[in-house]
Amino acid sequence: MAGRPRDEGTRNAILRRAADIASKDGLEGLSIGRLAADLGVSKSGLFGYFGSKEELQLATIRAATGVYLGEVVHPAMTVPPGLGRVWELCDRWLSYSERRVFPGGCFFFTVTAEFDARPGRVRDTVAAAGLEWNRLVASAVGDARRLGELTEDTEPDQLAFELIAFMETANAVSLLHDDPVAYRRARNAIQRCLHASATDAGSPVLRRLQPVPESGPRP
Amino acid sequence: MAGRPRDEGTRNAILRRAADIASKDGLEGLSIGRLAADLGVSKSGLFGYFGSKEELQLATIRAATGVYLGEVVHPAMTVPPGLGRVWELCDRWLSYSERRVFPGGCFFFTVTAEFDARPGRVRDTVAAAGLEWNRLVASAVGDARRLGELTEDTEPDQLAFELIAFMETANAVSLLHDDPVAYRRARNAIQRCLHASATDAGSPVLRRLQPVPESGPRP
DNA sequence: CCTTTTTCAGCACGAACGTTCGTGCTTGGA
DNA sequence: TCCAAGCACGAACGTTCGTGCTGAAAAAGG
Repeated sequence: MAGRPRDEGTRNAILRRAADIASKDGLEGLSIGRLAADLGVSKSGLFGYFGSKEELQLATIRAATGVYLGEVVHPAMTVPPGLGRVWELCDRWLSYSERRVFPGGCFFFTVTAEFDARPGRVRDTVAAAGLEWNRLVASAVGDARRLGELTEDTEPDQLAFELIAFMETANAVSLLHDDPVAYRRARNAIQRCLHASATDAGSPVLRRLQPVPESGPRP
Repeated sequence: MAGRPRDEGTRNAILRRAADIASKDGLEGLSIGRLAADLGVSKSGLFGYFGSKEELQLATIRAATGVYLGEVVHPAMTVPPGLGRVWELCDRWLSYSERRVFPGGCFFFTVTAEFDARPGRVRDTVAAAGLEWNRLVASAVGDARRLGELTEDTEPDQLAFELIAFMETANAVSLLHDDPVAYRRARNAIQRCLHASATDAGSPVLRRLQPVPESGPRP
């Protein structure tokens, strides 16, 4: 009683490619046949890894979450709590979007917009991921406030909302208009936003960040 | 040489319904067969109005643009240039999203995220609409600065980016988490943002706006 | 009234979709 | 060495997609 176990490496390769495709065409635009053809395997062979399209979609989300954690969250968590970590989180997110770790920009932006108005397990999973990201940013902001780097009247949820707004819009604008200036806009906005809420204890941290230069030379 | 002309009213009804569906499921999720069944007409009859799916998608975008202009832009243009108009533009946009004029939230948010990484005429049309909206907000900001209601060093494009970021993220968050608080967050952020750039001449305009109340009663 | 012209429903087509099935082939344990 | 578990494959399932074709009903012009 023995057979070959399904290769985990192959499975990961499938999911990494699936996440790439879904970041451009969405999780519905991701089709099993084209994914299989892309990877040079048979449709049914690939299908066997997951058993249903929905399961493939959910597994793809999990795989993308792993990439996201490795690219943004975990590195930012190595810097100590406070304003520095808040900035690191934002800056790494923008870099992750800008470097096109997924060719269609942020994977979660695409699939969130795709599923935010459709019921189902996929939507629930995406919503949970979004909530967790929100909480992470808000808690980093809360840390900074607790450390005295942000003023007492700073509301972490409100500030997190604003920071995330700048990041996601930079992603959207840069994709739609092929305009890298959006990332500079976002970094400027975030720095201004953090500076406006920073105490004297927090300001030195911000001052150590390289200022984002203005737009190109004026005629 | 005459037959019945294609009924414009029917065409508009088709497109209005198409925009509703596309705001939830996207312009690819919008299928001719389901749209026809929804409206109680035959697939080929409906098809005859447009001749191709891409043309239906483009016509749907045009129709949604009309709704958008009527709900947001034209009403806001009736108030005189300046900070008041800037606020009106933002507030009307948030209201348009919040009232679910399209059941899937802002039509353009959905289709922008759907097509921002795919080449084609649909993407180009969506991008053009986005650019125009951006320019409109930026020019309203520019007016306010020229009128002395915003400080001289206010960059219209930068401020427009930030305002639009708050609006779109409110739309996305409220849809994904079914959370109307996002709209209050956006209004707070916009008011703070405008206030930070306002001169003394501009501040009275902002003060006349009803302040957005804080979150519910604290225990 | 008849003719002309256009609309619209019905049907069929090929392609692609997700999914299932049966069949070898590979491989680990007896 | 041989068996049997289990994966990958090709083929085919039924459905839905977008798109043509055809014929009947209907409206406008003479």
